[in-house]
Amino acid sequence: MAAAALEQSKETIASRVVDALRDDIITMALKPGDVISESDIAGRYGVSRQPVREAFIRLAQQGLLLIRPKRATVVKKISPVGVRQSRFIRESIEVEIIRRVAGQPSDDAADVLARLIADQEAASDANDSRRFHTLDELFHRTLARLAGVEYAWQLIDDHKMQLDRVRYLTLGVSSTQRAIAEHKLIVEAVAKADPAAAETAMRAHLARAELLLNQTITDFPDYFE
Amino acid sequence: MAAAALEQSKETIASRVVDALRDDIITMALKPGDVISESDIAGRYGVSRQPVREAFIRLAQQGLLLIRPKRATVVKKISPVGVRQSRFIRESIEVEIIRRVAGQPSDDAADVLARLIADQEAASDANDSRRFHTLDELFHRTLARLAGVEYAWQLIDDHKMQLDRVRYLTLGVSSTQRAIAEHKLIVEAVAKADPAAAETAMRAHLARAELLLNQTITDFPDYFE
DNA sequence: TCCAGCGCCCTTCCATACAAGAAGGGCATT
DNA sequence: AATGCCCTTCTTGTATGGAAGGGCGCTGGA
Repeated sequence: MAAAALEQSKETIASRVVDALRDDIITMALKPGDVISESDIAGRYGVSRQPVREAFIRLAQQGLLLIRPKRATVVKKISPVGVRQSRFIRESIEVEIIRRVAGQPSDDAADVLARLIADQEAASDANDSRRFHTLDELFHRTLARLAGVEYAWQLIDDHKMQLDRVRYLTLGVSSTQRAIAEHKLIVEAVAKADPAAAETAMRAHLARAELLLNQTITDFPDYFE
Repeated sequence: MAAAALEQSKETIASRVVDALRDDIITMALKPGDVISESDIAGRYGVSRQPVREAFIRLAQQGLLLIRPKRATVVKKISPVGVRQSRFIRESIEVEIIRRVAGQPSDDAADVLARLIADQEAASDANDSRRFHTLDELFHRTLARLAGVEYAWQLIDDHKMQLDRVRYLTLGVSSTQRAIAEHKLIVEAVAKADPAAAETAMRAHLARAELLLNQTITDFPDYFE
Protein backbone atom coordinates (compact mmCIF):
# COMPACT_ATOMS: atom_id res chain seq x y z
CA MET A 1 0.00 0.00 0.00
CA ALA A 2 1.32 3.36 -1.00
CA ALA A 3 2.38 5.43 1.97
CA ALA A 4 1.83 8.56 -0.05
CA ALA A 5 2.05 11.86 1.76
CA LEU A 6 -1.38 13.34 2.21
CA GLU A 7 -2.30 16.11 -0.15
CA GLN A 8 -1.59 19.30 1.69
CA SER A 9 -4.49 21.22 0.26
CA LYS A 10 -7.44 20.17 2.40
CA GLU A 11 -8.76 21.57 5.63
CA THR A 12 -7.79 19.58 8.67
CA ILE A 13 -5.42 16.67 9.02
CA ALA A 14 -8.24 14.46 10.22
CA SER A 15 -10.29 15.00 7.07
CA ARG A 16 -7.28 14.32 4.89
CA VAL A 17 -6.76 11.03 6.70
CA VAL A 18 -10.43 10.18 6.21
CA ASP A 19 -10.19 10.73 2.47
CA ALA A 20 -6.96 8.81 2.15
CA LEU A 21 -8.20 5.84 4.13
CA ARG A 22 -11.55 5.69 2.39
CA ASP A 23 -9.84 5.68 -0.96
CA ASP A 24 -7.52 2.92 0.16
CA ILE A 25 -10.45 0.87 1.36
CA ILE A 26 -12.62 1.27 -1.72
CA THR A 27 -9.75 0.54 -4.07
CA MET A 28 -8.90 -2.52 -1.97
CA ALA A 29 -5.44 -1.25 -1.10
CA LEU A 30 -6.72 -1.99 2.39
CA LYS A 31 -8.46 -5.33 2.18
CA PRO A 32 -11.45 -6.49 4.21
CA GLY A 33 -10.16 -8.11 7.35
CA ASP A 34 -6.94 -6.11 7.44
CA VAL A 35 -6.02 -4.99 10.93
CA ILE A 36 -4.87 -1.43 11.38
CA SER A 37 -4.10 0.65 14.43
CA GLU A 38 -4.07 4.33 15.25
CA SER A 39 -0.32 4.47 15.77
CA ASP A 40 0.21 2.41 12.64
CA ILE A 41 -1.62 4.83 10.38
CA ALA A 42 -0.31 7.82 12.32
CA GLY A 43 3.26 6.78 11.72
CA ARG A 44 2.54 5.98 8.09
CA TYR A 45 1.29 9.48 7.39
CA GLY A 46 3.56 11.29 9.83
CA VAL A 47 0.81 12.72 12.01
CA SER A 48 -0.22 12.17 15.58
CA ARG A 49 -2.68 9.56 16.73
CA GLN A 50 -5.47 11.98 17.53
CA PRO A 51 -6.55 12.93 14.00
CA VAL A 52 -6.24 9.32 12.95
CA ARG A 53 -8.49 8.30 15.79
CA GLU A 54 -11.12 10.78 14.67
CA ALA A 55 -10.83 9.50 11.13
CA PHE A 56 -11.44 5.98 12.43
CA ILE A 57 -14.60 7.15 14.15
CA ARG A 58 -15.94 8.75 11.00
CA LEU A 59 -15.16 5.74 8.84
CA ALA A 60 -16.62 3.37 11.41
CA GLN A 61 -19.88 5.30 11.26
CA GLN A 62 -19.82 4.90 7.50
CA GLY A 63 -19.53 1.16 7.92
CA LEU A 64 -16.05 0.80 6.48
CA LEU A 65 -14.18 0.14 9.70
CA LEU A 66 -15.01 -1.89 12.77
CA ILE A 67 -13.54 -0.57 16.01
CA ARG A 68 -13.22 -3.30 18.58
CA PRO A 69 -12.58 -1.46 21.83
CA LYS A 70 -9.28 -2.19 23.52
CA ARG A 71 -8.64 -4.81 20.89
CA ALA A 72 -8.03 -3.50 17.41
CA THR A 73 -9.58 -1.82 14.41
CA VAL A 74 -10.20 -3.84 11.28
CA VAL A 75 -11.37 -3.08 7.79
CA LYS A 76 -14.89 -4.39 7.77
CA LYS A 77 -15.57 -7.42 5.68
CA ILE A 78 -18.32 -7.00 3.15
CA SER A 79 -21.65 -8.23 4.42
CA PRO A 80 -23.70 -9.92 1.69
CA VAL A 81 -26.84 -9.24 3.68
CA GLY A 82 -25.89 -5.59 4.03
CA VAL A 83 -25.13 -5.26 0.34
CA ARG A 84 -28.47 -6.81 -0.60
CA GLN A 85 -30.33 -4.50 1.70
CA SER A 86 -28.41 -1.53 0.36
CA ARG A 87 -29.52 -2.65 -3.05
CA PHE A 88 -33.09 -2.88 -1.83
CA ILE A 89 -32.87 0.68 -0.57
CA ARG A 90 -31.37 1.86 -3.79
CA GLU A 91 -33.97 0.12 -5.90
CA SER A 92 -36.79 1.53 -3.80
CA ILE A 93 -35.56 5.06 -4.21
CA GLU A 94 -34.51 4.86 -7.83
CA VAL A 95 -37.82 3.32 -8.84
CA GLU A 96 -39.62 6.17 -7.14
CA ILE A 97 -37.30 8.62 -8.89
CA ILE A 98 -37.78 7.16 -12.34
CA ARG A 99 -41.53 7.14 -11.86
CA ARG A 100 -41.44 10.82 -11.09
CA VAL A 101 -39.16 11.65 -13.99
CA ALA A 102 -41.14 9.60 -16.47
CA GLY A 103 -44.42 10.84 -15.06
CA GLN A 104 -43.62 14.52 -15.44
CA PRO A 105 -40.63 14.70 -17.75
CA SER A 106 -39.06 18.10 -18.12
CA ASP A 107 -38.45 19.35 -21.63
CA ASP A 108 -34.75 18.68 -21.80
CA ALA A 109 -34.68 15.54 -19.65
CA ALA A 110 -34.38 13.11 -22.53
CA ASP A 111 -31.76 15.28 -24.23
CA VAL A 112 -29.54 15.52 -21.18
CA LEU A 113 -29.75 11.79 -20.58
CA ALA A 114 -29.10 10.95 -24.22
CA ARG A 115 -25.95 13.05 -24.14
CA LEU A 116 -24.72 11.17 -21.08
CA ILE A 117 -25.29 7.88 -22.83
CA ALA A 118 -23.28 9.08 -25.79
CA ASP A 119 -20.40 9.82 -23.44
CA GLN A 120 -20.74 6.37 -21.98
CA GLU A 121 -20.48 4.80 -25.40
CA ALA A 122 -17.32 6.78 -26.04
CA ALA A 123 -15.82 5.59 -22.76
CA SER A 124 -16.86 2.04 -23.54
CA ASP A 125 -15.24 2.15 -26.96
CA ALA A 126 -12.05 3.47 -25.38
CA ASN A 127 -12.16 0.62 -22.85
CA ASP A 128 -11.94 3.20 -20.08
CA SER A 129 -13.92 1.32 -17.45
CA ARG A 130 -12.99 3.75 -14.73
CA ARG A 131 -14.50 6.63 -16.64
CA PHE A 132 -17.47 4.52 -17.60
CA HIS A 133 -18.16 3.86 -13.96
CA THR A 134 -18.05 7.58 -13.23
CA LEU A 135 -20.46 8.29 -16.06
CA ASP A 136 -22.76 5.51 -14.93
CA GLU A 137 -22.93 7.09 -11.52
CA LEU A 138 -23.54 10.49 -13.07
CA PHE A 139 -26.41 9.05 -15.08
CA HIS A 140 -28.24 7.90 -11.99
CA ARG A 141 -27.38 11.04 -10.11
CA THR A 142 -28.82 13.11 -12.93
CA LEU A 143 -32.06 11.20 -12.69
CA ALA A 144 -32.23 12.13 -9.01
CA ARG A 145 -31.63 15.76 -9.88
CA LEU A 146 -34.35 15.70 -12.51
CA ALA A 147 -36.73 14.33 -9.91
CA GLY A 148 -35.79 17.15 -7.55
CA VAL A 149 -34.30 14.89 -4.91
CA GLU A 150 -30.59 15.20 -5.46
CA TYR A 151 -30.09 15.06 -1.72
CA ALA A 152 -31.49 11.55 -1.78
CA TRP A 153 -28.65 10.51 -4.03
CA GLN A 154 -26.16 11.46 -1.36
CA LEU A 155 -27.80 8.85 0.81
CA ILE A 156 -27.50 6.21 -1.87
CA ASP A 157 -23.92 7.28 -2.34
CA ASP A 158 -23.11 6.68 1.30
CA HIS A 159 -24.59 3.21 1.32
CA LYS A 160 -23.20 2.39 -2.06
CA MET A 161 -19.62 2.24 -0.83
CA GLN A 162 -20.00 -1.39 0.14
CA LEU A 163 -21.11 -2.27 -3.36
CA ASP A 164 -18.38 -0.07 -4.79
CA ARG A 165 -15.82 -2.31 -3.16
CA VAL A 166 -17.42 -5.26 -4.89
CA ARG A 167 -17.49 -3.39 -8.15
CA TYR A 168 -13.82 -2.53 -7.86
CA LEU A 169 -12.98 -6.21 -7.62
CA THR A 170 -14.63 -6.82 -10.96
CA LEU A 171 -13.51 -3.79 -12.90
CA GLY A 172 -13.46 -4.62 -16.57
CA VAL A 173 -15.54 -7.72 -16.11
CA SER A 174 -18.92 -6.09 -16.26
CA SER A 175 -20.42 -5.67 -19.68
CA THR A 176 -20.53 -1.97 -20.46
CA GLN A 177 -22.42 -2.62 -23.69
CA ARG A 178 -25.24 -4.25 -21.83
CA ALA A 179 -25.43 -1.46 -19.25
CA ILE A 180 -25.64 1.09 -22.04
CA ALA A 181 -28.46 -0.80 -23.70
CA GLU A 182 -30.35 -0.81 -20.44
CA HIS A 183 -29.77 2.89 -19.97
CA LYS A 184 -31.22 3.46 -23.41
CA LEU A 185 -34.33 1.52 -22.52
CA ILE A 186 -34.80 3.72 -19.48
CA VAL A 187 -34.40 6.92 -21.44
CA GLU A 188 -36.82 5.70 -24.10
CA ALA A 189 -39.46 5.15 -21.47
CA VAL A 190 -38.82 8.62 -20.10
CA ALA A 191 -39.14 10.10 -23.58
CA LYS A 192 -42.46 8.33 -23.99
CA ALA A 193 -43.55 9.45 -20.52
CA ASP A 194 -44.30 5.85 -19.63
CA PRO A 195 -43.68 5.38 -15.88
CA ALA A 196 -44.54 1.68 -15.83
CA ALA A 197 -42.07 0.85 -18.59
CA ALA A 198 -39.46 3.04 -16.94
CA GLU A 199 -39.91 1.23 -13.65
CA THR A 200 -39.54 -2.16 -15.29
CA ALA A 201 -36.43 -1.09 -17.14
CA MET A 202 -34.89 0.37 -14.00
CA ARG A 203 -35.55 -2.76 -11.95
CA ALA A 204 -34.01 -4.91 -14.63
CA HIS A 205 -31.00 -2.66 -14.75
CA LEU A 206 -30.42 -2.71 -11.01
CA ALA A 207 -31.04 -6.45 -10.77
CA ARG A 208 -27.70 -7.09 -12.41
CA ALA A 209 -25.92 -6.03 -9.24
CA GLU A 210 -27.19 -9.22 -7.64
CA LEU A 211 -25.37 -11.34 -10.18
CA LEU A 212 -22.24 -9.26 -9.71
CA LEU A 213 -22.40 -9.84 -5.97
CA ASN A 214 -22.86 -13.60 -6.23
CA GLN A 215 -20.03 -13.90 -8.70
CA THR A 216 -17.73 -11.88 -6.46
CA ILE A 217 -18.56 -13.89 -3.37
CA THR A 218 -17.41 -17.07 -5.06
CA ASP A 219 -14.30 -15.37 -6.46
CA PHE A 220 -13.20 -13.64 -3.25
CA PRO A 221 -14.80 -15.51 -0.33
CA ASP A 222 -12.24 -14.15 2.14
CA TYR A 223 -13.51 -10.61 1.70
CA PHE A 224 -17.01 -11.50 2.84
CA GLU A 225 -18.49 -12.33 6.19
CA MET B 1 -31.35 21.68 30.70
CA ALA B 2 -30.70 19.06 33.29
CA ALA B 3 -27.02 18.54 34.01
CA ALA B 4 -27.76 15.02 35.08
CA ALA B 5 -24.83 12.74 35.65
CA LEU B 6 -24.48 10.27 32.82
CA GLU B 7 -25.74 6.80 33.49
CA GLN B 8 -22.76 4.81 34.60
CA SER B 9 -23.83 1.60 32.93
CA LYS B 10 -22.80 2.03 29.30
CA GLU B 11 -19.60 1.27 27.52
CA THR B 12 -17.36 4.23 26.94
CA ILE B 13 -17.71 7.79 28.13
CA ALA B 14 -17.91 9.04 24.56
CA SER B 15 -20.91 6.85 23.75
CA ARG B 16 -22.67 7.97 26.90
CA VAL B 17 -22.17 11.58 25.90
CA VAL B 18 -23.51 10.80 22.44
CA ASP B 19 -26.68 9.30 23.87
CA ALA B 20 -27.17 12.12 26.34
CA LEU B 21 -26.67 14.85 23.76
CA ARG B 22 -28.85 13.17 21.14
CA ASP B 23 -31.63 12.84 23.64
CA ASP B 24 -31.28 16.48 24.62
CA ILE B 25 -31.43 17.52 20.99
CA ILE B 26 -34.42 15.42 19.99
CA THR B 27 -36.38 16.45 23.05
CA MET B 28 -35.51 20.07 22.31
CA ALA B 29 -33.68 20.56 25.60
CA LEU B 30 -31.00 21.76 23.22
CA LYS B 31 -32.74 23.94 20.68
CA PRO B 32 -31.80 24.42 17.05
CA GLY B 33 -29.35 27.28 16.87
CA ASP B 34 -28.00 26.79 20.38
CA VAL B 35 -24.26 27.21 20.60
CA ILE B 36 -22.33 24.66 22.60
CA SER B 37 -18.64 24.06 23.07
CA GLU B 38 -16.54 21.07 23.93
CA SER B 39 -15.35 22.46 27.24
CA ASP B 40 -18.87 23.57 28.07
CA ILE B 41 -20.32 20.07 27.76
CA ALA B 42 -17.20 18.51 29.25
CA GLY B 43 -17.53 20.62 32.38
CA ARG B 44 -21.24 19.94 32.56
CA TYR B 45 -20.75 16.18 32.63
CA GLY B 46 -17.47 16.19 34.52
CA VAL B 47 -15.39 14.57 31.82
CA SER B 48 -12.52 15.75 29.67
CA ARG B 49 -12.87 17.43 26.31
CA GLN B 50 -11.73 14.43 24.34
CA PRO B 51 -14.76 12.15 24.61
CA VAL B 52 -17.03 15.14 24.13
CA ARG B 53 -15.17 16.01 20.98
CA GLU B 54 -15.66 12.53 19.61
CA ALA B 55 -19.33 12.71 20.48
CA PHE B 56 -19.57 15.96 18.52
CA ILE B 57 -18.06 14.26 15.49
CA ARG B 58 -20.53 11.40 15.62
CA LEU B 59 -23.52 13.71 16.04
CA ALA B 60 -22.29 16.00 13.30
CA GLN B 61 -22.19 13.03 10.93
CA GLN B 62 -25.77 12.28 11.88
CA GLY B 63 -26.75 15.79 10.93
CA LEU B 64 -27.64 16.99 14.41
CA LEU B 65 -24.65 19.25 15.02
CA LEU B 66 -22.72 21.63 12.84
CA ILE B 67 -19.04 21.98 13.70
CA ARG B 68 -17.65 25.28 12.48
CA PRO B 69 -13.89 24.87 12.75
CA LYS B 70 -12.13 27.24 15.09
CA ARG B 71 -15.44 29.02 15.63
CA ALA B 72 -18.06 27.06 17.50
CA THR B 73 -20.42 24.11 17.36
CA VAL B 74 -24.13 24.71 17.04
CA VAL B 75 -27.22 22.56 17.15
CA LYS B 76 -28.27 22.34 13.53
CA LYS B 77 -31.44 24.08 12.58
CA ILE B 78 -34.00 21.87 10.91
CA SER B 79 -33.85 22.00 7.14
CA PRO B 80 -37.30 21.85 5.52
CA VAL B 81 -35.74 20.64 2.31
CA GLY B 82 -33.85 17.95 4.17
CA VAL B 83 -36.95 16.83 6.01
CA ARG B 84 -38.94 16.60 2.79
CA GLN B 85 -36.27 14.56 1.10
CA SER B 86 -36.00 12.31 4.15
CA ARG B 87 -39.71 11.82 3.82
CA PHE B 88 -39.29 11.00 0.13
CA ILE B 89 -36.72 8.39 1.03
CA ARG B 90 -38.91 6.95 3.70
CA GLU B 91 -41.92 6.79 1.44
CA SER B 92 -39.94 5.11 -1.31
CA ILE B 93 -38.71 2.40 1.00
CA GLU B 94 -41.89 1.87 2.96
CA VAL B 95 -43.94 1.59 -0.20
CA GLU B 96 -41.60 -1.07 -1.46
CA ILE B 97 -41.81 -2.82 1.89
CA ILE B 98 -45.58 -2.83 2.04
CA ARG B 99 -45.76 -4.13 -1.49
CA ARG B 100 -43.59 -7.04 -0.54
CA VAL B 101 -45.50 -7.77 2.63
CA ALA B 102 -48.89 -7.54 0.93
CA GLY B 103 -47.64 -9.46 -2.09
CA GLN B 104 -46.41 -12.45 -0.13
CA PRO B 105 -47.93 -12.18 3.32
CA SER B 106 -46.66 -14.64 5.87
CA ASP B 107 -49.24 -16.57 7.84
CA ASP B 108 -49.04 -14.60 11.04
CA ALA B 109 -48.34 -11.18 9.53
CA ALA B 110 -51.86 -9.85 9.91
CA ASP B 111 -52.10 -11.23 13.43
CA VAL B 112 -48.90 -9.61 14.63
CA LEU B 113 -49.86 -6.28 13.13
CA ALA B 114 -53.39 -6.44 14.55
CA ARG B 115 -51.96 -6.98 18.01
CA LEU B 116 -49.75 -3.93 17.64
CA ILE B 117 -52.73 -1.84 16.65
CA ALA B 118 -54.60 -3.05 19.72
CA ASP B 119 -51.72 -1.81 21.88
CA GLN B 120 -51.83 1.51 20.09
CA GLU B 121 -55.51 1.88 20.85
CA ALA B 122 -54.77 1.22 24.50
CA ALA B 123 -52.06 3.86 24.53
CA SER B 124 -54.35 6.27 22.74
CA ASP B 125 -57.14 5.73 25.27
CA ALA B 126 -54.68 6.32 28.08
CA ASN B 127 -53.53 9.54 26.40
CA ASP B 128 -49.96 8.26 26.54
CA SER B 129 -48.66 9.94 23.42
CA ARG B 130 -45.08 9.05 24.20
CA ARG B 131 -45.90 5.37 24.26
CA PHE B 132 -48.09 5.75 21.20
CA HIS B 133 -45.16 7.20 19.31
CA THR B 134 -43.01 4.25 20.32
CA LEU B 135 -45.67 1.80 19.17
CA ASP B 136 -46.14 3.65 15.92
CA GLU B 137 -42.45 3.29 15.25
CA LEU B 138 -42.60 -0.39 16.17
CA PHE B 139 -45.45 -0.87 13.71
CA HIS B 140 -43.41 0.38 10.80
CA ARG B 141 -40.33 -1.43 11.98
CA THR B 142 -42.29 -4.66 12.14
CA LEU B 143 -43.36 -4.19 8.54
CA ALA B 144 -39.71 -3.92 7.60
CA ARG B 145 -38.95 -7.10 9.50
CA LEU B 146 -41.79 -8.93 7.79
CA ALA B 147 -40.37 -7.87 4.45
CA GLY B 148 -36.98 -9.22 5.46
CA VAL B 149 -35.26 -5.86 5.35
CA GLU B 150 -35.04 -4.85 8.98
CA TYR B 151 -31.65 -3.34 8.29
CA ALA B 152 -33.31 -0.86 5.96
CA TRP B 153 -35.28 0.46 8.89
CA GLN B 154 -32.10 1.44 10.64
CA LEU B 155 -31.44 3.71 7.74
CA ILE B 156 -34.84 5.29 7.98
CA ASP B 157 -34.30 5.62 11.69
CA ASP B 158 -31.11 7.60 11.19
CA HIS B 159 -32.70 10.02 8.78
CA LYS B 160 -35.86 10.22 10.80
CA MET B 161 -34.26 12.13 13.64
CA GLN B 162 -34.86 15.44 11.95
CA LEU B 163 -38.53 14.67 11.65
CA ASP B 164 -38.57 13.39 15.21
CA ARG B 165 -37.55 16.84 16.40
CA VAL B 166 -40.52 18.24 14.54
CA ARG B 167 -42.75 15.59 15.99
CA TYR B 168 -41.61 16.36 19.51
CA LEU B 169 -42.66 19.97 19.08
CA THR B 170 -46.19 18.82 18.36
CA LEU B 171 -46.58 16.01 20.85
CA GLY B 172 -50.23 15.58 21.72
CA VAL B 173 -51.34 17.60 18.73
CA SER B 174 -51.35 14.81 16.22
CA SER B 175 -54.50 12.76 16.04
CA THR B 176 -53.73 9.30 17.29
CA GLN B 177 -57.21 8.09 16.33
CA ARG B 178 -56.63 9.00 12.75
CA ALA B 179 -53.25 7.32 12.65
CA ILE B 180 -54.78 4.15 14.05
CA ALA B 181 -57.48 4.16 11.41
CA GLU B 182 -54.82 4.46 8.73
CA HIS B 183 -52.84 1.62 10.23
CA LYS B 184 -55.96 -0.51 10.11
CA LEU B 185 -56.43 0.23 6.43
CA ILE B 186 -52.89 -0.90 5.76
CA VAL B 187 -53.32 -4.13 7.69
CA GLU B 188 -56.60 -4.86 5.91
CA ALA B 189 -54.88 -4.58 2.57
CA VAL B 190 -52.16 -6.91 3.80
CA ALA B 191 -54.76 -9.41 4.99
CA LYS B 192 -56.38 -9.30 1.57
CA ALA B 193 -52.97 -9.64 -0.11
CA ASP B 194 -53.73 -6.52 -2.14
CA PRO B 195 -50.43 -4.70 -2.82
CA ALA B 196 -52.00 -1.81 -4.73
CA ALA B 197 -54.41 -0.98 -1.94
CA ALA B 198 -51.63 -1.34 0.62
CA GLU B 199 -49.46 1.07 -1.32
CA THR B 200 -52.23 3.65 -1.55
CA ALA B 201 -52.95 3.37 2.16
CA MET B 202 -49.29 3.69 3.07
CA ARG B 203 -48.81 6.77 0.91
CA ALA B 204 -51.82 8.41 2.45
CA HIS B 205 -50.54 7.60 5.91
CA LEU B 206 -47.10 9.04 5.30
CA ALA B 207 -48.45 12.11 3.54
CA ARG B 208 -49.64 13.49 6.86
CA ALA B 209 -46.06 14.25 7.86
CA GLU B 210 -46.06 16.99 5.26
CA LEU B 211 -48.91 18.78 7.01
CA LEU B 212 -47.18 18.36 10.34
CA LEU B 213 -44.05 19.95 8.94
CA ASN B 214 -45.81 22.94 7.45
CA GLN B 215 -47.71 23.56 10.64
CA THR B 216 -44.55 23.40 12.71
CA ILE B 217 -42.65 25.76 10.45
CA THR B 218 -45.23 28.47 11.00
CA ASP B 219 -45.36 27.77 14.76
CA PHE B 220 -41.59 27.69 15.35
CA PRO B 221 -39.91 29.57 12.51
CA ASP B 222 -36.74 30.14 14.54
CA TYR B 223 -35.97 26.44 14.60
CA PHE B 224 -35.83 26.19 10.81
CA GLU B 225 -33.35 27.35 8.23
C1' DT C 1 1.77 -34.42 27.08
C1' DC C 2 -1.63 -31.41 28.58
C1' DC C 3 -3.45 -27.61 31.09
C1' DA C 4 -3.82 -23.75 34.12
C1' DG C 5 -1.98 -19.41 35.55
C1' DC C 6 0.73 -15.46 35.02
C1' DG C 7 2.85 -11.71 32.77
C1' DC C 8 4.18 -9.05 28.69
C1' DC C 9 2.61 -6.50 24.79
C1' DC C 10 -0.62 -4.66 22.07
C1' DT C 11 -4.73 -2.12 21.44
C1' DT C 12 -8.15 1.67 22.20
C1' DC C 13 -9.65 5.19 25.56
C1' DC C 14 -9.14 9.29 28.34
C1' DA C 15 -6.81 13.41 30.21
C1' DT C 16 -3.99 17.33 29.64
C1' DA C 17 -1.12 20.74 27.37
C1' DC C 18 -0.23 23.49 23.59
C1' DA C 19 -1.09 25.63 18.97
C1' DA C 20 -3.63 28.23 15.61
C1' DG C 21 -7.44 30.64 13.91
C1' DA C 22 -11.65 33.64 14.45
C1' DA C 23 -14.27 37.25 16.62
C1' DG C 24 -15.25 41.18 19.22
C1' DG C 25 -14.09 45.16 21.97
C1' DG C 26 -11.10 48.89 23.10
C1' DC C 27 -7.97 52.28 21.68
C1' DA C 28 -5.37 55.22 18.90
C1' DT C 29 -5.22 57.76 14.74
C1' DT C 30 -7.16 60.44 11.12
C1' DA D 1 -17.01 61.28 14.98
C1' DA D 2 -15.48 57.52 12.13
C1' DT D 3 -12.32 54.00 11.03
C1' DG D 4 -8.64 50.84 11.15
C1' DC D 5 -5.55 48.11 14.05
C1' DC D 6 -4.30 45.25 17.81
C1' DC D 7 -5.01 42.53 21.62
C1' DT D 8 -7.58 39.67 24.54
C1' DT D 9 -10.39 35.69 24.74
C1' DC D 10 -13.01 32.59 23.05
C1' DT D 11 -13.30 28.40 19.89
C1' DT D 12 -11.66 23.92 17.68
C1' DG D 13 -7.43 21.25 16.10
C1' DT D 14 -3.25 18.55 17.27
C1' DA D 15 0.24 16.21 20.12
C1' DT D 16 1.59 13.28 23.79
C1' DG D 17 1.54 10.60 28.03
C1' DG D 18 -0.61 7.49 30.84
C1' DA D 19 -4.67 4.22 32.13
C1' DA D 20 -7.51 0.18 31.42
C1' DG D 21 -8.30 -3.97 29.32
C1' DG D 22 -7.92 -7.99 26.10
C1' DG D 23 -4.97 -11.52 23.68
C1' DC D 24 -1.26 -14.64 23.51
C1' DG D 25 2.67 -17.04 24.65
C1' DC D 26 5.65 -18.73 28.10
C1' DT D 27 6.25 -21.37 32.17
C1' DG D 28 5.50 -24.37 35.83
C1' DG D 29 3.10 -28.08 37.54
C1' DA D 30 0.55 -32.54 37.31
